[in-house]
Amino acid sequence: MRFTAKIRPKCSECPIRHRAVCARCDDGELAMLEGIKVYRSFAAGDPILRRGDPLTYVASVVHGVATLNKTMEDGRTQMVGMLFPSDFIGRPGRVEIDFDVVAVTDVTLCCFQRRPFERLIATTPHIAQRLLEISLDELDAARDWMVLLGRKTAREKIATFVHMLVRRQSVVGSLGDGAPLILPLTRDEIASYIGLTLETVSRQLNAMKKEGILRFTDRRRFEIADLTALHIATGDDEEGAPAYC
Amino acid sequence: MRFTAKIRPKCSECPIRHRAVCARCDDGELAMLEGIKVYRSFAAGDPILRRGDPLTYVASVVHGVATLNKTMEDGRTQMVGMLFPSDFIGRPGRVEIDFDVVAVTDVTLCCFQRRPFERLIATTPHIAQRLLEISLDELDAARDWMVLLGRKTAREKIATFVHMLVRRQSVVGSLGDGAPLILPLTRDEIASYIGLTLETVSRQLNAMKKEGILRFTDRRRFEIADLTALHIATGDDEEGAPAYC
DNA sequence: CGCATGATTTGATCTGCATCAAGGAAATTA
DNA sequence: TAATTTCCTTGATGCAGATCAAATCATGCG
Repeated sequence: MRFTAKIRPKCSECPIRHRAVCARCDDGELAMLEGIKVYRSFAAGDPILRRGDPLTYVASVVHGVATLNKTMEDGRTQMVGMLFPSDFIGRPGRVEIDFDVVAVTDVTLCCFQRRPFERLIATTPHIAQRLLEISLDELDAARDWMVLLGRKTAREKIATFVHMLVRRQSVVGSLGDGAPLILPLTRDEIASYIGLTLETVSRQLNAMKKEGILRFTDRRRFEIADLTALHIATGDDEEGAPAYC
Repeated sequence: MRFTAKIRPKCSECPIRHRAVCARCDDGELAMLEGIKVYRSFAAGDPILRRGDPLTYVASVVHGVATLNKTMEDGRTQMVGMLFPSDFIGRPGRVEIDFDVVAVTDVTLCCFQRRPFERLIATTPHIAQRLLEISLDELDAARDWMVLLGRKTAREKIATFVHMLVRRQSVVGSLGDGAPLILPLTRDEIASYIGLTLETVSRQLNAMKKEGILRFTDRRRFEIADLTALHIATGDDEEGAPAYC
């Protein structure tokens, strides 16, 4: 169930104003973006874009979480990205995308028609610069994820995934031991993201519960009981804010 | 053994002129780039940049092949990219890189000091646009590689890797059955790129030789005896120019 | 409420690839 | 040309995680 809102919330009050593609815009540039933007909402489970769809618009995630999924001929799937608020969907200069974008929670997007948006980035350097920055950050994150997929053990994969959630969900908010977190994905979806099966995900998650690293209040809600142990379990070296944050 | 050439070959005669970061530049913009560029050469095996190095310059690959490598605390490594002529190294706006860049063949780079280059992209939209395009292409390629690492079998991984080589090495040139190709990486390096061990790489490569899909003239030189079979072995669907090309 | 449906857990077994081990072939150096 | 080193092949064995199979739990619905 998707709808296009008639209203256009003010950019100046937007929760992602300082992190999204518009982050660097001055008032004039923001006004131009504001002129072509449209909000769209998607319910949890809805497809946002399907592979091969004409890419008529690009967008920023305002609320909620979406995933990018690739599917092989025979049905095997690999999630290739998770989008949180301020992340960008679509790419100027391309007419279609080659993966599916799915809303895993209720999602609100701030959409721009691709053509007008392309014209805008050709003329307003601040948007193009920010978009380049965002793309390069995503590229770094993708490369970190390649290490996870290619070299990490099941346990390290789970720990890294949870650690990533901690960082992304507490961009603002009290991090540290004891923060309440939400698992936006099912076991199956997690498995798809980290290159495992749902059974292995379940087993590893429960193992970390028994070890006292995680504490579940619910199947979807949990807290980090021991952040240090979690970090050690990721197999990554010393702090140093990995790119997938 | 690395040296910085005193000479600056003319951009207008550059083999990557129409594909590199300068592809969209007009004569004036090209002149500005030409003013700050310096060629550097590296011998096969040389490190080009080390993790944590200050990123004093960015560059385009002119000749040769380089790899991007990530290393975990305990020594496990994952190659996260292969750079061919016209590919770009480094990112404006970041002071250091978090992986190693290594020349796997003799390599020539066209280097730009990072600061002047950043100033250039802030003012010449054609460079920024092309850089965005290149980055987004790399992001697509990284995502395709995530599918390979997370979901493909050893055989599919090898086939996909070889298929990628075919495409990248015959950007210009007679593709199709029977084109002579070079394996720029050792078995160990291939293993690092596709998330396997060198033994498995060796076995799969020999299996494809026995099946008549590949024909080796040498350990490093081979031809595709059956391109269709190779493509089927990748596990990818119908043609459709994957992003890692 | 009782049932249906989908998500999760848990157990048993299997297997693809890693790991361990040992030669052989090429390239490099002396 | 021998000696060294690096790269590659091939075989034997082991194991992490996949696959197969059943409960159990949760949630929505009539």
